[in-house]
Amino acid sequence: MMLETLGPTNPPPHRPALPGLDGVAPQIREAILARGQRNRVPSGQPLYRQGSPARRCYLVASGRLKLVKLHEQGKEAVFRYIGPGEITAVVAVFKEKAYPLTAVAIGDTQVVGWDRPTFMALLREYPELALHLLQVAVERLDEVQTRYLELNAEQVQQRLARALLRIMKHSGRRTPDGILIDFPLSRQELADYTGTTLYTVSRTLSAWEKNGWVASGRERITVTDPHTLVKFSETGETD
Amino acid sequence: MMLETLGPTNPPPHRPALPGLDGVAPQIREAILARGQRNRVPSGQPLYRQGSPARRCYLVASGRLKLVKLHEQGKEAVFRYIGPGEITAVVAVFKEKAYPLTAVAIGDTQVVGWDRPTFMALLREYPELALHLLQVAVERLDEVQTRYLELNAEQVQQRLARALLRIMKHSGRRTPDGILIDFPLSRQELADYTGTTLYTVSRTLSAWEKNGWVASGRERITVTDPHTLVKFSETGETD
DNA sequence: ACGTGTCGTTGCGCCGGCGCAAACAGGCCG
DNA sequence: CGGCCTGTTTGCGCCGGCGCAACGACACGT
Repeated sequence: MMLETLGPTNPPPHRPALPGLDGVAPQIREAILARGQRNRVPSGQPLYRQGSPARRCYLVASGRLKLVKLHEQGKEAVFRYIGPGEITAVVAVFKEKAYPLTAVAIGDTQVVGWDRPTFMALLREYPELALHLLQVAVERLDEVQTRYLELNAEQVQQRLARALLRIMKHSGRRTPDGILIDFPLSRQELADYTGTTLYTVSRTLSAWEKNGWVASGRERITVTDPHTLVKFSETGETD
Repeated sequence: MMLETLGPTNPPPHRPALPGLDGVAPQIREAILARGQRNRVPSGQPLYRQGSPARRCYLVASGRLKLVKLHEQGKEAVFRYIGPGEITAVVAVFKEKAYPLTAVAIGDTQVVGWDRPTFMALLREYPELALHLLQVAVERLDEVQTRYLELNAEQVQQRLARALLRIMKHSGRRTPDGILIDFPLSRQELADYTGTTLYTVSRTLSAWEKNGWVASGRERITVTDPHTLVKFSETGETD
């Protein structure tokens, strides 16, 4: 077991041992996975880079990927943290395009990759796959649109609450103290996810810690009072 | 001709008479269109509403739809203006969900609609359709992500420039004075599209009009100096 | 022509949150 | 153990842009 360098990257317990493509019939899934190439990405390394030609798409087998989009003038936006069973870079299947964003490994990560011709063949061979991907794409579109609306209608603190809860639901683990986000997450990264600065995140988390809503340490956050935080994320009001 | 109440809604000249689903083979397209129901939406009326159960998806045959997402506390975000040949509300095909946004007609608009079972059958019958939709979804996802990043990294004026150019490319018409956006577009709508307020839009357009970059009237905008505007939209600098 | 309603413009004051700077905290290595 | 590196905290000043309010401009109906 050499994957343990960064703490537990435990897959949620309900997932299968060889994870992937939830929502596709098992035997088809096996056939599809068999045609891909396994690949290991060390922690912190990019799997693919925004701007470089998109030749392959990937499925996370174990570990976690952070999907970020960079802006010329320095800023960057974090769109998703994806885990086992989730797919990324479907753009690669169409045309000769560039990756629209960058995927970097959070903790040691294993992926399965397909090149364009192979994946195209799979799509034609298994229409179910195309339907599954369409559904995923539509869901993600909805999520980004929701976040766009929030970014332009809500105050920073409200967005930060939503961000914490969203990440918590997707990657949280129950502990005695509350729900722990089980991968290293810095103030800067939360700021990039929320659309603000690390200063504001820091100040806000400090305040919430005084309120007893969260407990936090270096790159480590536990939500101790989810209920109150949910209420705040919906109303934007402390009361 | 009773459609002329709101000015010309001329389809781009290169589109076919019965428009739709660019990118799908013509005979398949005909078969698909034949299975849908035509429907007319008067100017200003909603085709479907955010929050109500999503039972049908639609293709624009003629006219134009504005896709908006509303926020509880009053604000709203405009995501797209779609025209002939473009599809919307693909969510309706999966599960029993609610529409994630509202579509309202800009000018008198004709659409073709399919209910869930019919469209599902079509998807299974014509795998090419699913692939086309997947591609469209991925493209839109990319666009929204791009706009999200801009919203959180760029100043209002820069975003406004990008918005104008984007709408111009998609719905512009050449005139002697420059490129005219050929549907009524108020300051408020531009603000909702850009993520700002009508005040700021008004001030900015006034300034640009002094510079000779645009000419504008009541719900009517012409880009007179696209080149300079493009440069500004990329650098954010006047020089 | 005149009233009315809708949309656009602009002056002004205010504030959320950015961002520099400086100090602090914890993990890691020699 | 002490130094170092990286992440975090907090004080403080500044400013982009919001939003009220008041006015102006244009389109339309009768």
